[in-house]
Amino acid sequence: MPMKVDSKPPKEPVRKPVRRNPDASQQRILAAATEVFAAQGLDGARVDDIAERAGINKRMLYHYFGNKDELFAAVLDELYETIFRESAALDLNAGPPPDGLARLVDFVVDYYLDNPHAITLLNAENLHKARHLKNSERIRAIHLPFEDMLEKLLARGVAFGDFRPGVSGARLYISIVGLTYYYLSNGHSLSVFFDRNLYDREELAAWRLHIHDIAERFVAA
Amino acid sequence: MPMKVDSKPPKEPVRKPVRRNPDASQQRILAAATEVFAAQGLDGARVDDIAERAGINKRMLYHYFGNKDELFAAVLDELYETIFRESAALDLNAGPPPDGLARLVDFVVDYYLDNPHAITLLNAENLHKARHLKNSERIRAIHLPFEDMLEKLLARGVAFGDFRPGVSGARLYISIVGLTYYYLSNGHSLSVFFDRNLYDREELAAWRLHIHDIAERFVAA
DNA sequence: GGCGTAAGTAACTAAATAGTTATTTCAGGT
DNA sequence: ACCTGAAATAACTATTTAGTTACTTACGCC
Repeated sequence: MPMKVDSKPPKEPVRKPVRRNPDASQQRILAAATEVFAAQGLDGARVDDIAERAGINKRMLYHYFGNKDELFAAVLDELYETIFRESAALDLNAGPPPDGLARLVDFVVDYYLDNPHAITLLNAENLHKARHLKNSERIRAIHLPFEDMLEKLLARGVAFGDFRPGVSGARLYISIVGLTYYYLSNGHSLSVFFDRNLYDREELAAWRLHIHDIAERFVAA
Repeated sequence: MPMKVDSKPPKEPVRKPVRRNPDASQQRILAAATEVFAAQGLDGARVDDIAERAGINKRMLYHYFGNKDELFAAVLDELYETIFRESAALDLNAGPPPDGLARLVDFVVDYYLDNPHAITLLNAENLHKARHLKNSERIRAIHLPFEDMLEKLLARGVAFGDFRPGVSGARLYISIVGLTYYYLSNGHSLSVFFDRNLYDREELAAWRLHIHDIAERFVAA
């Protein structure tokens, strides 16, 4: 599709002509849907709420996305896309392997701190047994290079004498994400049990160090 | 109104005498609610669905539990109660400290494997920022002895020369639960990413060993 | 044995909510 | 210019759903 060139006169719209902008409308719907689905879950979210936050007429939402469920699927699609794009952009194999491992941990922690939506959206998706994650071909295609990079990091670590052999990249990755995810996802309950606010700056910083610690000890030669 | 016009059947008073059992009714409601809330989330669950599964009239549900939200709170209350009762029943400090740690890991893994409801219920609760976890006084009272037991285990391990000093019991516990919980909670997505069924018998067994491994390496002297 | 209360039932309602219909308005291609 | 399809709006509907009303029936207690 050719890029749209906005050659409108900068002044003039005296009366309010309804500005059309399909791309922007879709983006706004998607952004609003992300917020609302993350805050309320798939079933808790209200379509009218999404439409209102997006500042569009509800009809457009159905026009562009079909229905509520497909809109949710679109939100997840964008989420997966973003996660994998950012993951792939990591270069874990530049420099010493222990530094690569540290970068991986920091990336995961930073990602979930910067994208609090992600956790509740993924929870909603898994409550429904990941049924919107249908496009597995594409997912695999994006995920594979990342797995390869991980395995290469571990192999390089072994070659350098930094890491022990026999560590599974998948297991290491799931562990790092799990430690990050559970802490952030269930922090509200945990804060009550342990009688302190686990979302505090200091507590979060300490938990990040803890994950580094666990990861290093796990792979250490 | 089309009232029943003297339709009292004098011929058939043979009606099943409706057996009353308030305790059993409440238990059945709670059990059904646990199932449905776990499967659909708080917002996805339907009160009529719960009533039907419990085999009771919907009115009784409101009679005993007030409303949907309070019913959910009751379900969670029972869940927390069970978790903490079973946790407290562990005797981590009988025998060598490494054995106690192993028992802790197995307990956590077994608990979430045996109670798949727990994960989705806790997710639903945390989506709502743990707002039903109001009775924190009682929770703390039950939780504290468990924390003490954990710290004692670590202290004994240090005294025996098995564990290194400076390990936080809370951090260790959250890590063990996190590794278990995330794997089971997000296994549907992860299975697609890594292109294998993480809920397989062998995969589950391997993950249990992995958690043992991580925990041991984390506390090792 | 009868009586008051709690257990239980059936049918209803008011509000919410996903999805539509009918119609108007803009904007780009020819 | 103008015509057509897409973008946008307002008002509507058919269901669903949490919660109620009004009533009947069993059971424990004196």
